[in-house]
Amino acid sequence: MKNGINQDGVQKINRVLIIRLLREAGSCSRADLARMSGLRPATITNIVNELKHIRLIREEGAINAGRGRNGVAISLDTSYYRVVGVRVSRKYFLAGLFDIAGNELESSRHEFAEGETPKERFGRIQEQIESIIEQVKEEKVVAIGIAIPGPFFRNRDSREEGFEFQDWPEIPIERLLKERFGVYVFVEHDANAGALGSYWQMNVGQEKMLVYFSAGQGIGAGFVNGGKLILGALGVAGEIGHMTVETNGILCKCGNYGCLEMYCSSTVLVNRVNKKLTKGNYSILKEGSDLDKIGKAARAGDKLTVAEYERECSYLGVGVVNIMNILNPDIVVIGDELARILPETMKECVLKVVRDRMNPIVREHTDIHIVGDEEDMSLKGAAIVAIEGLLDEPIAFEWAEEQ
Amino acid sequence: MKNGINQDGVQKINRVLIIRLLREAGSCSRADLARMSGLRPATITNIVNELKHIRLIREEGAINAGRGRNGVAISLDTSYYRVVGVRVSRKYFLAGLFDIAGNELESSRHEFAEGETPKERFGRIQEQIESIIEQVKEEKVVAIGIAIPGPFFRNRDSREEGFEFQDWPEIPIERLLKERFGVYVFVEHDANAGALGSYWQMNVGQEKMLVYFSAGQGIGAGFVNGGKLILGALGVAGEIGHMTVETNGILCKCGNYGCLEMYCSSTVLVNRVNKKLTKGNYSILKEGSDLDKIGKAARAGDKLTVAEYERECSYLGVGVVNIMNILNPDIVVIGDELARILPETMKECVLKVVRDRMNPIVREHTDIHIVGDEEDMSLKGAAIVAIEGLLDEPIAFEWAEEQ
DNA sequence: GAATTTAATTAAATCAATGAATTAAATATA
DNA sequence: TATATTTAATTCATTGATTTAATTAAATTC
Repeated sequence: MKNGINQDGVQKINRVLIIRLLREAGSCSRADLARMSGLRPATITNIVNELKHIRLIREEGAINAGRGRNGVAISLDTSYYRVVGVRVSRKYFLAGLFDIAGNELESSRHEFAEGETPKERFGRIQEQIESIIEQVKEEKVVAIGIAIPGPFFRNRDSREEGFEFQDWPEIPIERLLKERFGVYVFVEHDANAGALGSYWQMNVGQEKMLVYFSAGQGIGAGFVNGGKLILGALGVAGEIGHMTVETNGILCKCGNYGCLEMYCSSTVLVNRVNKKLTKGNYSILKEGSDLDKIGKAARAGDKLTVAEYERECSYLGVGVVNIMNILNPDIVVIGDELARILPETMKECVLKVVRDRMNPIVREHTDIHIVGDEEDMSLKGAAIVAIEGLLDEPIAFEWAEEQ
Repeated sequence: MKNGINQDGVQKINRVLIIRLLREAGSCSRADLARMSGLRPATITNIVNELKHIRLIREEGAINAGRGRNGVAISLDTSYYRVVGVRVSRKYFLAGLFDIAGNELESSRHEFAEGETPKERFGRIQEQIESIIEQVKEEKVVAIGIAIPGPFFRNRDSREEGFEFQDWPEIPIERLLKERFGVYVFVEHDANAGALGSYWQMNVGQEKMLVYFSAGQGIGAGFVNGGKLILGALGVAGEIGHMTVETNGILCKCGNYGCLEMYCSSTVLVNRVNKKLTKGNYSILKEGSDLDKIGKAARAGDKLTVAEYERECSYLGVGVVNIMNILNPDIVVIGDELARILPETMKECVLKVVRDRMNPIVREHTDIHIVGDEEDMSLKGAAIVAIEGLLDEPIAFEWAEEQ
């Protein structure tokens, strides 16, 4: 267990608390921090001085609260520390540079070729990380966060090894990157990363429960409760793609019947649309269309495509209703490539199912958001995983000593 | 937020940690506590002396660890503090007296009459609590825990009011009991109570995730993660009875289609068996049989009844598979009246579905238990809710001062 | 029976947060 | 404009829970 707390522990907990409060509040005075944390102003003075000294936070401007002396605005110092975020998908990867507040400073997308081996793919990811780190001059890269597709199994005792990335089980990503770049490395399931990413993005407080749906080639979910991810026994919590929505439904490759993923995913959309095309239905699309073309057709109002898309979104709605019944989240966020096709349509379809099928009291206390823009929550989340990882590690406040 | 920690906070956290460690370990030496907590032996000496003084823990016997001086065995002192646990069901209530380790010292069952109003029912519950408290002499009753059927909505800011118990929404249980008996009162959803009850029963560590299925007149679940219940936005997490298992299935009174509860619950079992009987199928049962008779018939091997029971257990298995996919628990516990009918049969049916439908890696890392004996997890859980509630409250260590 | 090992306690030392007093800077008021 | 009031932030001595180091106690080993 080793959960006992002594003075060092107190110091660390309070400093991390101040950082989290600043992340949430954006910018506030020392007096605000004292009120929010319950700590005394004298303590806040000390903590702020230290965190300022190691360049984690900075003063900028003043806060006028009406009467009395103005407070000095404190916020996270986004000018010094950097983390690299990488999102690995089955067909491409994204890599970007982020500041300590989780803001994306730059990012790029790189397609995988059909024939590339896992080792070659991992090699290209490393080169891209290298090139990002080389560009950074005055600033300091302190960690790398990687979001990979699930399911992957985490060895929770030793985070060094023991996870299994479906397509390249033999590569110990964490260890190799740590050795090569000499910084902390954190690996996370892509939906979990997306959950943490939206949790930061939406400025959500610790008391809120957030569920993120990653609607892409498969359907995954991540759960943030009490500011932490719910990981489960092997770290594979959130495999909602294999939730049964039709007990006697289609056989899934997982062995189960009627899995959500059989009715809703970008893969299913591509397959079903193409199948309809071969049957000679009218559409602006030709047979053999990929997701990109199907997305364009949907946005152009192609009836066949939109109908299929709506069907999938309704099934996704069933998944959302199930999760709302099971976990009663405050916030539901749906993102990834399926959401980006027609976010407004997805919202309508999901909300209709929720209205039809969900207890009204619970329904009205749940915010449902679709992330339709180009922002990739799992990429942002990869960076957040790294930042949160640093805050959780006992080493968090030795950053300064490394200089 | 007010999450900042000072010396008082440290003291409280460490003392609660020691109590929890003793709950888990059962009995161990001061040196063991030091190792488990990460605190120094000198600190443990201080903490143990204090907790002993307020009669929360006691010394009994010695621990021989091989070489060297023997340690003194420390364990929770079960001889002084008492909590009352009450489980309210729709047709009856259970009330019992428990020690601080969650052991049941006595309990009794009381049926509700058909025509009784909520007020009358609540009156009888209060009388029973009164009679339990009156019997207690030297010992000290410090809290009452109540498990009530869900869904009930918790006002998480003020725990005084604002919850809604389906059958008697107008009764502020917590406030009334607190006023009448002058002790702390904690109200919880019955499946959540069952979850905490099994979590203590199974001596599970904080790092394990446990899911409890309450398979009774409805299907509910409770989730324990990191030693705490997952409550959700309104405290109604765990309403898995309304999880869709057939997207185009039977219409449920909740407005949703194909809810698990439409295929599996003691109510459904009674209805379906009786319906088959009216159609003249062979059975040792007569039309209009209640759950008690159906249970006996099932245990006597009545084919029709067993077949229906197995069908329901298989649907329950689908629910279990969904929860395993969604939350990846370490431990699944299934209890309540449906489980008590034929626990072995239920286990076989559920395990078969899990084998057929679940990813083998996840499956093999999940323990599935059926609570078939007479013990009621929600009753035990009601007591645990009270004990955990005391540990969470800032007042935990003022118990001694009340003397 | 002495050496070794482990358990538990004692008393001085540590140091993070606190309390009280002080300084600083804004608005309100006369 | 001068003064009072209010709020923000800092300084420094104090507090007190945990720790460190030394000591006592009681078991096993050889």
